[in-house]
Amino acid sequence: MPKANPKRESRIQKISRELILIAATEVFAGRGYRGATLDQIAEQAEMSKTNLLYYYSSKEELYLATIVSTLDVWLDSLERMDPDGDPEVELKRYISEKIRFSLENPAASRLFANEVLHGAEHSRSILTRRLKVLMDDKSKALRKWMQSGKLVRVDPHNLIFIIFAATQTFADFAAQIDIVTGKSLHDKRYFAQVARDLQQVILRGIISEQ
Amino acid sequence: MPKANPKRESRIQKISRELILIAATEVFAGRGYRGATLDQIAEQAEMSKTNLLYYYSSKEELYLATIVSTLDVWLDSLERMDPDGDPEVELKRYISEKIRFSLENPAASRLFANEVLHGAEHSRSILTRRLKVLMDDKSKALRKWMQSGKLVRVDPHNLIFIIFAATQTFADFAAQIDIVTGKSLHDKRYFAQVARDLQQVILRGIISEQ
Amino acid sequence: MPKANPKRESRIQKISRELILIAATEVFAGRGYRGATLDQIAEQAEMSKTNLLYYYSSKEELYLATIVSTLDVWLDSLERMDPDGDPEVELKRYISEKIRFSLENPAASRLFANEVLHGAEHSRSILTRRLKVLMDDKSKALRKWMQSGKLVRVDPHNLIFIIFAATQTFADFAAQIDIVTGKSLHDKRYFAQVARDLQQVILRGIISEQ
Amino acid sequence: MPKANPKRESRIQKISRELILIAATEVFAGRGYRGATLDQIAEQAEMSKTNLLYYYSSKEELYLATIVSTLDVWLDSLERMDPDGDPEVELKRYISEKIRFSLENPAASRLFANEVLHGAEHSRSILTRRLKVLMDDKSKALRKWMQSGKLVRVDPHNLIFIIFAATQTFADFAAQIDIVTGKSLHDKRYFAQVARDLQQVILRGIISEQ
DNA sequence: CATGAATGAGAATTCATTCAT
DNA sequence: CATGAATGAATTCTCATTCAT
Repeated sequence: MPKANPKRESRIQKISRELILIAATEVFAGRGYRGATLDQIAEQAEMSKTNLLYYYSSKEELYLATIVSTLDVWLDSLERMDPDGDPEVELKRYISEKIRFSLENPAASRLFANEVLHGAEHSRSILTRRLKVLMDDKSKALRKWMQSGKLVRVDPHNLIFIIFAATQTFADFAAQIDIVTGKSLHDKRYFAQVARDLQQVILRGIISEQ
Repeated sequence: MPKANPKRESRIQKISRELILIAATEVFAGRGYRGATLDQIAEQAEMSKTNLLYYYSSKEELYLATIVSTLDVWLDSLERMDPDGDPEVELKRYISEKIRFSLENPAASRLFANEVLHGAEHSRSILTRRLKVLMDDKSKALRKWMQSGKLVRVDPHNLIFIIFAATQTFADFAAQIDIVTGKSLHDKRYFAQVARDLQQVILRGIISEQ
Repeated sequence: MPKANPKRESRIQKISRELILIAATEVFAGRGYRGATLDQIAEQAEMSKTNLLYYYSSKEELYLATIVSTLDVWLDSLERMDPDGDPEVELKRYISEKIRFSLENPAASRLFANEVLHGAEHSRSILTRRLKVLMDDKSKALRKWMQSGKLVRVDPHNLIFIIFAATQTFADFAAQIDIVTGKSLHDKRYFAQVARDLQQVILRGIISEQ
Repeated sequence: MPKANPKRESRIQKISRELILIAATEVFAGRGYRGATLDQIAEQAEMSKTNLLYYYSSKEELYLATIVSTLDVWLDSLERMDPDGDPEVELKRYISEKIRFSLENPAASRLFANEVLHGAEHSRSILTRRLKVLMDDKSKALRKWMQSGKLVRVDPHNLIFIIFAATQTFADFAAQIDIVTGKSLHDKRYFAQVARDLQQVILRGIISEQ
């Protein structure tokens, strides 16, 4: 039972678990928890289903592992927002990183969208521990900026949600964009345009002119 | 097969189909296509599963019917944006209607979020026909406003996506909001606050000051 | 869901459930809970496994149903022991009925032997309700006979256990008997011999001579 | 393959095989052949499953080994019944030893009960060789005692079965006893009471008064 | 000797769907 | 219209066993 002592994973274990995780993230992201099957994940990971279950002993456990393993990188860009920096600079960078992340890790991004869309039943406790804490923390930075007159006064949590939403939309709902515009974020020009538009609208919307 | 001549549905048929649709929308929205079962929908509709299948002869067909039936109302608020009106007024109203709609029809709202998130495989052609056409149309209005200097110049499609995203977030990802803020849009005060914040940020972001 | 209203079973339901129960009793008796498979039971019942699960929605539920349905007949012979009758007559009849029952319902008999042997984890509560109550009741009869000097003084519960054991042995452990003696209880002569020996030993053992 | 030359087992091999056997007896006894898993046995033996399979190359082989290894001790008390002794003394001792054995080796006791209950498919040939031979032998002693008028005339095999049954009941069906009486044979007082009752009933039942 | 890694053959369920009435 | 009965195709998970080291 490899889980017995997770600190002491052998090299091959680490690799296998990593491979599985990547495959699982992709499949779960693409079809949701219920829609994904272990068969698909095993195939994606080029591994027998039984072997997969040797590493993660249930679908649920594997799913949670994907959530946990992506949560960090997902939150990373927000995490790096510096409360002591200039809001315009910080927010510009955050938006740009966030949208870049969504583009580079579409699976991770969708994984969360799907999970949260369905009520976060699987990951509520994890999200409370990580997401809530981080957002509460960053809210303070935003509030400080608001108090010093650099940002328009809105609910800081709401502001983060709005940025979340606006940035993720382009990655998570790519199908919609493809249908409507025929374009894909993989088109570098379009990507740049989107980033610019997003930054412009959001920053204009919240930065106070003196 | 009742579908043979949909014009000639009896009264009871119409009612049954309607009941099923409502139930299906809710269940599909809550658990996704794969996650939903006909049993659940039948129970929600207070009807035997067999009977349900009498009206909609497959899960797929029923699912598509929910998409079609909700698409109209979902697009309605956008549809009513008047190209000849004042952009500030029109957009303010649009945002407020959109968020109100998401609140009042959370199921419909999530149904689409889920469908599009998963690539719109079931509904691509429908969306192309309806969503694309409408967005292309409204884009013209936006572009006109931009050209007359009333709105900042951004890609009009992107602008609509941003508004979509920002408004829907609060309905579709309610779980996230609940986790982070402990609040729900059903709390009227919070709802008003969200609407205000959204309007402020977006309108500030796109309305040009002369 | 046929279980919804068990009182209102249709004719075909009753038959199916009965057929399944018979098949299940046999298979469970022969191979134990874990050893039995739904496939085997379904085959025995000449029914698809899925259909079987339509009537009993899990293996556990089916197993409990077999326990419940056989418990009555299993306890019947003891139940009919008359506290006001003559102990010799009553016990003689009880022993003879018990062994006959074991012969005629070997599956039911073994079902219990197996269940109890493995700690009655599935049926503890049922047994408590039925078996305990009955044995407590009959113990009173035995005690009365003991007090009136008609029976030797032993613990009444123990006495019932001894009779249980002695009678069941010949049905439940038929394999042993077959191996050692080459005989089967289906051989009428042997059956009669066993019944006689049992009655003689037990009755001699407990009836007081004045 | 260590089995190749069982005489040439190293010390550590002997110990491992013994440990496995003890663990296996317990687990097989508690859950039956199908119900037991090699994982459980390996854990009980504090050994990896792979290593366990190094010593016993299949579940079946291990199971048979437990049967063989317990058969001796199980038959021991009967074996020691002396045909030249006094029947009352010999039988009294036998009963007392048998019930004590069942108490002290409940696993071994149940192992057989379970095996025989399920038709002794795994061990038929072994039982024939050992059990049958011994019982045939001891039957002669009993018959001799009957012919000399010291014992009631019943079928000697049946008599042994009855004693088997009556004594084992209290160990094998402990769950039943617990349910009905709330007592356990581990309670020394209760144990003594059971032994006394058993001896009294059986001996009264078969010893002839001159 | 000992263990970790891998696998195929089940096993219990679930679920959309069809059949008969 | 409506329902109960029946089923086959998944799907998750278990377990004995083999392979490699």
